[in-house]
Amino acid sequence: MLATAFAPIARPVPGTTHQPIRRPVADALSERFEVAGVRPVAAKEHLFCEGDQATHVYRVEAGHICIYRTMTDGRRQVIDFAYPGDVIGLGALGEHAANAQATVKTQVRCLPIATLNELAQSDPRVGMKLYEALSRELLAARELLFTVSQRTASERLASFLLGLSRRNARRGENADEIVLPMTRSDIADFLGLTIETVSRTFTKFRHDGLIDLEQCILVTIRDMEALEELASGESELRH
Amino acid sequence: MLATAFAPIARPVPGTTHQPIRRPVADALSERFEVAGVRPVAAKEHLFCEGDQATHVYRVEAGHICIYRTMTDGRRQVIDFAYPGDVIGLGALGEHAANAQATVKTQVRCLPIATLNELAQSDPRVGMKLYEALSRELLAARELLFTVSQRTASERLASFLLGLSRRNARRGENADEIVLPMTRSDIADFLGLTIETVSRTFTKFRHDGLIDLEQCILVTIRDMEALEELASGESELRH
DNA sequence: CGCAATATTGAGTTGGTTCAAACTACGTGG
DNA sequence: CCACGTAGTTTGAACCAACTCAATATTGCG
Repeated sequence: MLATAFAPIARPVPGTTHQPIRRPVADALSERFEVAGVRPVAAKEHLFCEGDQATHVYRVEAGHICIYRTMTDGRRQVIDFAYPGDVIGLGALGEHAANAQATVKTQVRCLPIATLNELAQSDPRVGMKLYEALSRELLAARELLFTVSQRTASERLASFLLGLSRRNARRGENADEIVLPMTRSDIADFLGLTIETVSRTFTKFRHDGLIDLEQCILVTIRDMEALEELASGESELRH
Repeated sequence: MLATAFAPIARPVPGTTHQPIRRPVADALSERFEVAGVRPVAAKEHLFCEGDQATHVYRVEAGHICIYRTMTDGRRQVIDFAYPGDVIGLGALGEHAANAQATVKTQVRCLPIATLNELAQSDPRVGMKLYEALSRELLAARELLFTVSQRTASERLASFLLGLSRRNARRGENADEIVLPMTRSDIADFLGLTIETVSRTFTKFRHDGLIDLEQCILVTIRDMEALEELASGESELRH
């Protein structure tokens, strides 16, 4: 969550979300993206891989991109789920340090990093925009670190759902209805859990009346307050 | 490990460059720090706290600063240990999202963020330098995320020790002798473990001949290769 | 030296994992 | 349109890495 979009500063409530608040902003960068080439990415296709020379930054136009890293033995860490409007590929120092894979059929716009550098040279505000964008990504990365490192499985899943709910709210969509474009495996590798634990925790939330889950892809929040308590670590239900 | 240091300063060797010589930007920032006020920070004193208005960025001159976040119930995540030369406080969007506490008697230089912004406005390279600095912090944050989320206790401690060893190497110090300026509690909260597990893992490393540990503050690496194998996840000793 | 803070070690517990099996959703082709 | 196969999800039971609680040892400072 949190591939960067260029946006005014916003602060996630500590302990409750993985995503900084973003609003589309008309600026030099957005304009460049508007005229940038569109590239279709098939479901499961990789946009870039770890070690690839970083040539472009990308803005998701439709679909979803999963950013992750792996170890040789298969252990995987999902770093981010990028949604339409999110920019990915920023902060690559020469080469990409992660993989970017479309979870579904996706479209992105591609902006050459050379162009980005030219823009930044001619307009000092561009560099600062990039700096702010990365500041937000850094905040999110640390929030996720905190979640994964310190919270229980229930607290992690609650934080995750709340993050998606808040994203919906920001976009004027229904905050109580969350469509999950990623698999249980993606969620597990994002939260540092196994798919079994994610599944069991969903089931527990359902039994405890926190959510409905009629399709495995559709979560309906029934008790937002309880979820927020869980995410903030103040809930008795944490186990 | 990796509070941002500004990129290695590539100083053109006189007579060998074809470019008109312009002062590297890192120097502009370094120079500002040179003339910036020095602030002493007592051991255990906080340089800034979560929620504080972000007024300055700081460069550690002597001592060590521990960057961390907490939850209301006391769970704590150490994000970073800043060493002399490291710059901290970057990426704060208005207010600090973490606490910065000196582990020992420390000195920092303070650069007002207003000054930073002025510099960035007058020189587009400054914004890009900040962007690169945060790129490095982001990379480190994600590396730590991966470590904490996916690795075993032994692998985490091995990664931690290797990080410190490499820092030593970078500074021309002995890569095999690591002085730990932080407590077991700081290490535990950095790696997402308990102090008991950290302590036991140190003991195991000693028994397995990976390190010496004559004082609890001084680690001597005896088998760098084995540590590297552990950190990369390829070791049989991982438990 | 004596005390307080920090670190180590031990024993028992547990949250989450692992391994295994059953169930569900969905796309494809007959 | 439905049978079938595959991929993904849920559930169950046994296990274990790291945690908790408790006691002891070490370190360092006034």
